[in-house]
Amino acid sequence: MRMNYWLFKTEPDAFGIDDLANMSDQTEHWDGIRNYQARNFLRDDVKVGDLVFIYHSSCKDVGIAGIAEVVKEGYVDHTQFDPECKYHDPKSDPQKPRWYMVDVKLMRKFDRILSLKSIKSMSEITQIGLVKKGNRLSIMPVEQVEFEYLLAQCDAL
DNA sequence: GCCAACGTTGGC
DNA sequence: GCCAACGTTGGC
Repeated sequence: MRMNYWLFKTEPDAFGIDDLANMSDQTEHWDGIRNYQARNFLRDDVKVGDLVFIYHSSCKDVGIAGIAEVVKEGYVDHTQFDPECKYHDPKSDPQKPRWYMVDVKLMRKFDRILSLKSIKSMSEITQIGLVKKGNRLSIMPVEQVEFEYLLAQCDAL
């Protein structure tokens, strides 16, 4: 069986790689994903052992901040049923939950952010959603060759 | 804060 | 099922 590679976006002002580092066992559930395409990935395709780039968006230092490993796959995101939560979804039926999440564990925080600008400048990187028009998906697959190439660039920082 | 590019909603 | 209006994302 072949593992898969992903990129998860997060806004560091809300929850960034340092917050993940400060969690017990450096593990946290990746909740609050409210987009169907991203949900489908989380529910069906993100598997234990997959590797994930943690990407910081909507902030001063936009780019890839580190790597996490999936330690629990596809289960119901409980925040959708919590009326107090900003991720509450009153239209989601508890008998047939709409939203899913996974658990990730931090593996590495890079010394520096691999910036979106530099990623866009790499001629080797053409497939990842980050470099494509739109680029709004918060959970996106990364091809193995591009994951490994980007990782090598992070190591070189 | 601006605004382009999306995704979602809802009337028909 | 179409599509206009609306809401959100995210880089800058």
